[in-house]
Amino acid sequence: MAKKILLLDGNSLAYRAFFALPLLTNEHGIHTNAVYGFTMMLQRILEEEQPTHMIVAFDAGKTTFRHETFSEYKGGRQKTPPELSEQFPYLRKLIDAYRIKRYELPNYEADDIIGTLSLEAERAGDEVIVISGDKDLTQLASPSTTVYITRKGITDIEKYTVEHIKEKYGLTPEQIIDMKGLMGDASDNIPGVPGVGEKTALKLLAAHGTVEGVYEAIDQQKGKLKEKLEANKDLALISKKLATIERQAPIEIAVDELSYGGPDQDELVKVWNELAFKSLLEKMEYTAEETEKEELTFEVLSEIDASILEDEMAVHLELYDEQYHTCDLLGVSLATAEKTYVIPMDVIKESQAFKDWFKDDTKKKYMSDSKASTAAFFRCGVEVDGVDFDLMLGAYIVNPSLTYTDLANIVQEYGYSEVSQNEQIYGKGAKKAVPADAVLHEHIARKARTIWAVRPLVLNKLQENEQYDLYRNLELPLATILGAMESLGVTVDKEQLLAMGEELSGKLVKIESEIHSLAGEEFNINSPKQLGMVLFEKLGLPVLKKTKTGYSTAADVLEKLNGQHEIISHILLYRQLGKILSTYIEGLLKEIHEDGKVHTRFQQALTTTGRLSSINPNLQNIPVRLEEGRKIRKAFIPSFPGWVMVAADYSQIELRVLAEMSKDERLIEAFKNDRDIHTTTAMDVFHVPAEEVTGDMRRAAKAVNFGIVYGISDYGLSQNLNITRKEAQAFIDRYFASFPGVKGYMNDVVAGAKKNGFVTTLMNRRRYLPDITSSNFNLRSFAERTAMNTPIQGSAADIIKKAMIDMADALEREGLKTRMLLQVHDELIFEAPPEELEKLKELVPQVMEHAVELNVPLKVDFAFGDTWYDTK
DNA sequence: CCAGTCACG
DNA sequence: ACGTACGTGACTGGT
Repeated sequence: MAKKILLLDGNSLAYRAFFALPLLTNEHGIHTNAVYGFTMMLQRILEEEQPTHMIVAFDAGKTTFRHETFSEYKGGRQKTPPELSEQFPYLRKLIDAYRIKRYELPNYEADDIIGTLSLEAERAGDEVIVISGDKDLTQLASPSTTVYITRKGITDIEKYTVEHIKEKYGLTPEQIIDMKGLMGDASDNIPGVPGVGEKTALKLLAAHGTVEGVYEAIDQQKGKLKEKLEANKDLALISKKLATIERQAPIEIAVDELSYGGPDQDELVKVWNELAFKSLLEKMEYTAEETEKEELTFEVLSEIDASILEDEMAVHLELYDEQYHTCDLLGVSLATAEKTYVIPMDVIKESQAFKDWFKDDTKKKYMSDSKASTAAFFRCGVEVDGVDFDLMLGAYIVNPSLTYTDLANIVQEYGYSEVSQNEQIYGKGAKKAVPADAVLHEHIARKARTIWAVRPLVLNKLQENEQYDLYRNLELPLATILGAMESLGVTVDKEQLLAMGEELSGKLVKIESEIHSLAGEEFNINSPKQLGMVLFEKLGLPVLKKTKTGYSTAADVLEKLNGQHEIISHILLYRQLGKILSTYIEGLLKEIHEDGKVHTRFQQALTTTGRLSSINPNLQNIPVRLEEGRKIRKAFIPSFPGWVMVAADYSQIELRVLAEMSKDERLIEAFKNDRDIHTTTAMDVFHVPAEEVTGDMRRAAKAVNFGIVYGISDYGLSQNLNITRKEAQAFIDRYFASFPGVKGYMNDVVAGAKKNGFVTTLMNRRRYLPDITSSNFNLRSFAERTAMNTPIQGSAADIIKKAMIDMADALEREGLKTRMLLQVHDELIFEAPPEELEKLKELVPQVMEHAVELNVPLKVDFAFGDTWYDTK
């Protein structure tokens, strides 16, 4: 079979891409534009050309045999920008992931490798495509070789065939060399004949064919041109030699070794992920979808015979979108080893047999995202019990770093691809719609099948990692509890919010006009761009910090400028109040359901540490630190008149967890004696007795404690405390001298992460940190801080989750009407009838403090009041 | 759809 | 030398 060989000029293409595209960076600050452009070009070429053989050639080192001829060759070139150099390792990784050969040869340029290979291929009668950003390469064109040169962008290509070169220059490909000899090439510092440009060179070659031909007939020239040619004959010949691609380079690789069989998909996904090439990743998943699925037979039921409902079944409830508290329910599917059923919603709603089976806890249901299904079923009067498996939660425990939004993506991790992505079925954006029943039913059917098929794989993995207990006895029961909390919702006093909104709007109008008059112009204060112009250009305030796109106007910068201009304090106030109005008044009002409540969704399979997150609305970031914002909490009220809101929060849970995990004696002792931990830290760091610890010292010590939990760095601490790095480092040193156990623990946990590739929490939650061995300082440092932080944050999350399960049990066991409403990482919020308060004061701290037994006591503060605001 | 900002633990 | 504190979600402006 005839070969189709692609020869790529790696350096030239990388340069082209780098200068053609804006300086993109991924989330770690690595520039990616050259690699991105290269990838786009590669994708397109692969698709269009379907090559059988490929290679990417690179230049090796700084000097080549050409320097022996002309030492200034490529002289005067700008040094490769560091933003580009840093991309070459990724480029090589990328090429390897494509399973494309790479090659470089000391003393030779990529051109020569390509020239040599193309000659070999031509002799064998194979088709060749050369791809570069450098027009020099067009000299390689021949009847069987086409040279693709990138234009302007990187995917826009000009194809140089022999004919095209003839048309464009009136030259043969070989004469391209002669042209360079005469006119030179500024980018490679090839001199040519001074004063001869493209026009003259073409004219001369049209008449005489080659550089040598021109000189043989030199007497036909006259005047200035003749003088210039005669004076620079050597230069012209040297230039021609320099521009000539070596086609007999001593390469140790042959065309036969270049066969291309497609990329290593897994590796490619890894590299793209690392580079954060989201659009490419999505596209790949999309095409992966198109692979043929095995045929599935299933039955669509118009009524449910109780005999089909078995003791163990995979169950799936298809929802139209993520907002399961309000969205449409599209149908149910059931699967066992042999059978698959699809049941339309109207059939479900009518079927007593189904409802009975569903609330029978002896009938095991295998589901994925059981919380979503349970909450949605709840809305149409179907109660759920007996959830025995949750695919999404299981997979999340196995690896919390992946995204868990679509079943198809989750099971792909387990090598299963018999289910489509929702986007494939419904489309997205404005085009989203429910498809015809035939399509919809098959999609739903495949979901139950998927759960049945992948369940054993997930369970195996959980067992293998010793995480089954965490999954089965913590996350799975928690899902039910969270579902109940969400469905109950929290009552919001709409009138209160509206009244606060009125008042705030008025204030904001005044502040706005004040700011405009101080600025001497009207502008949008909410636009950092416009604000930056006003502050730093018009008013000439000093620029202390910049962002990627311009001046930083963040609060910490403005704080430092406060006092330098009257406008600053007004802007800070405007920001503060504007945030309250837009997010916490207007935003919250939009989330109130018909029942007068907000029903947040706790995402249980999202964070990498094991925490929950809260959305629509986010009830985990309701203001509390500043009084103006805190007033928002007055709008969160009990669901019944006379009831009270209750808040119970863990005191210093993360530092207690640190004490437990590090076994640091001094830290444990401090907590055993219930000392103020920040004051204790201050005593150690500043070497003073308790009574001499000032407010500032305590504040600094508090920042150090935070730093320790976050994975300390001198820079981070210095930023936070507004001190120098040296001073920050001194604090850290003294902290570690006082708490040697903590220091040892931090070292151990990073070492463990390097050895195992992951870190774990108290309950064996796991987080993989592949970057911990990266040669990139940024990535590695980030992974190291994460290694220190995740066990602490994650163990605290484990503990409160366990407390929630125990709390739900206790409320049930004690027959209390009190209900748990919210979790905010280290606190639980309830609403309670007043007569249960006395009991709760004992019970809640008791349960929370003994969710786990550690060497360090856990401490819970209990508070109650008429509104959330008053729980203090 | 991203960047900047800011709310929480 | 490198340049950042850990984990989230919502809103606004601007492409």
